[in-house]
Amino acid sequence: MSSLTIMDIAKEAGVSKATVSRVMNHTGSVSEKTRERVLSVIRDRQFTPSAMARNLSTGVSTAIGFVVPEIDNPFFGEILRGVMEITDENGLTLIFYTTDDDAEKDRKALHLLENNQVCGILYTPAVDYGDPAERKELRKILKEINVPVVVMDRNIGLEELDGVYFDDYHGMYDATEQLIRNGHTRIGIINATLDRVLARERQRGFLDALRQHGIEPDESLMYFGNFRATKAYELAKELLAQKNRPTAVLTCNNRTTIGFLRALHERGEAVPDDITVVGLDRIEVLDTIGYPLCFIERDARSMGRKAAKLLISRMKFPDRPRIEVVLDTKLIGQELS
Amino acid sequence: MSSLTIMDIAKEAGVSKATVSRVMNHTGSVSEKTRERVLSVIRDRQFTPSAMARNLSTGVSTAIGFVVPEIDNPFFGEILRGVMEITDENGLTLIFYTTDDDAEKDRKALHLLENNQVCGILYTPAVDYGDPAERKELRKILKEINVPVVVMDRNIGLEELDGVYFDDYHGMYDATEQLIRNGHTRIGIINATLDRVLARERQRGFLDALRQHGIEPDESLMYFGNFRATKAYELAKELLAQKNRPTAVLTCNNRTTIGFLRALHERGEAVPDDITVVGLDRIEVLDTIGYPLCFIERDARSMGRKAAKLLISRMKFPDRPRIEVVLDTKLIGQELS
DNA sequence: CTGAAAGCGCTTACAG
DNA sequence: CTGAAAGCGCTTACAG
Repeated sequence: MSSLTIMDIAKEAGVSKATVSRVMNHTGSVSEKTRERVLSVIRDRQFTPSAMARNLSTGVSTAIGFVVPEIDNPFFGEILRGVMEITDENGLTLIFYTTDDDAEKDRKALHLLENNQVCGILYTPAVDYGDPAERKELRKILKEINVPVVVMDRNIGLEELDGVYFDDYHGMYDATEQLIRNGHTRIGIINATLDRVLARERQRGFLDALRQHGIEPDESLMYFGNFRATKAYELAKELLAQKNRPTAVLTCNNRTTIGFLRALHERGEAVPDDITVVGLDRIEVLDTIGYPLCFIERDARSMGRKAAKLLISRMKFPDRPRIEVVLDTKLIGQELS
Repeated sequence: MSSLTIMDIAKEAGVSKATVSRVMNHTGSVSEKTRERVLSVIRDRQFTPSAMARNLSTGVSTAIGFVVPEIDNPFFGEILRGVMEITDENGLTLIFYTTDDDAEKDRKALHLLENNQVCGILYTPAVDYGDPAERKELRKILKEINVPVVVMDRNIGLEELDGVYFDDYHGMYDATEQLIRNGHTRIGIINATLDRVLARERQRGFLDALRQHGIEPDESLMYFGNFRATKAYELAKELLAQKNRPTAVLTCNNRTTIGFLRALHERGEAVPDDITVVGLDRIEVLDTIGYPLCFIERDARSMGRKAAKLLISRMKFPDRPRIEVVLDTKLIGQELS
């Protein structure tokens, strides 16, 4: 809202708006003398041109949208951090939305981004859009917006878009296998319901590892909820109260790990004496205090950085082939299991 | 980048741009008949007007800036969450910056916000701007930007601005007092250096409580670093290695609590048997697993909500008196100390 | 109730 | 090297 405009600068420097614009954008040619005069006026008055006017005029913007389901989850905080590292370097501005895992808000965020003329979007879908009609609708919206989109973390099968994901299948496979090696045969899982891609991938890794090692999956050890702590807590209570309960349990994100641990500790039990758990995602605090938790690590910050880079490259080369990056996960603390 | 413009809609509906604009903004009067025709075209084509053009034309924007030192800290994640709850309701858009506690980036963020013509800023200063010259410079920038600013959490003494802070003085005072009641007399503190307002306030609360209860403050029990875990970890190592070490320790944010706990656990010691600690900020995970940590709770989400509301009210009533909200803190788990 | 026109603050061919 | 003018997509007095 600075009331200075390019016109003010032009007048004061005794030139035309066009010239001022040229020196600001290092475009066209301007004599050294007038360039300096203009620059000094700009400095004196601390003039900063209106990005809005500029965008409107050029038809390109420097804002990119960032849409994630939950921001109070450190996982997405880390992603955002990584993203900012890259966007900062490139003079991009971030417009932020959080969707609370709500399809409605998801669509709304996308529309708002469109209004705001962003030049690209980093996107973690709030839901899976499993219903074909909804999927189609989403595709339509995305197409309407008509700017590069990079999908992060939740691979909901938009094969036309760049994406960066974690290798959830192998993460789960390796974790399960490690548990088996450590002698566990009754292995439980607290997963999200299988209408979610992430959940399906993880379930697949889990089951494959079991079968590979000749263990018949036992449905009574599998619990399906969502990605929230409260639900995981409920499920964990059931699981732990089972009379022939598992000796080891896998969870499916940081929240569900926490929910599980709450249920466990409420029973006066502890890890790893009473049960072994392999969490998904590092929980920094627990690490710090040496809590004996084994977990599958996913480097969210790298994901953010990678996603931002993909978006920028796509903006530069709209026709380059699609890229899908799959980041490895890492099993930490397996000696504990 | 949707290529539809108000002109396209106007043509298709057989009216002028002005009329389309009127029906979109519910302004002026339009006959029911043409209103419906226009609306139906808008719906059919999924038209969303360019926020940029709109802003440029009206001279007001619907974007507000959000500037915080670190986003991967759940404390700020929670604030952001609260903020979004309010901005969402009000159709405001958030432009996001993180400054990594770096004065340079702080200024840069402010400038970028200016370019982007935000209509208000939610701001947690990266540093204290203790140096008078720097302070003056900051004031100048803020004045230049010339939009409402609400300061969050770090009260660096910009008395001209609305702000929302926690009552750090009383939080610390109460915590210290509680420790004394529980029989502690050698109480340590891991604080940030006293050039920071937050640190000074907390130190004041700490010292006042001691003196009030006839305990002479002992400098050898006070450690000063910053708000980061690594530094706190170093200091904690020193503190714990002291031969006549404190029986209870206060930390000054979630990071420093973690740093302290790491040092403690590395020594094979634990809370509360070997030492009592009162943290600042809830650390959700620790709560969950029943870790016996006493802490001063600050409701960051409320802070975010409150700050957003203040900003909006200021935008509506530019001349209302300045408001400074001080949120209470709460001591949790004192029975553990 | 409705349209033509000017204007928001920039950029960018087009002349010169 | 430099300026006048048109245009980006909206809004808003001003006429009618």
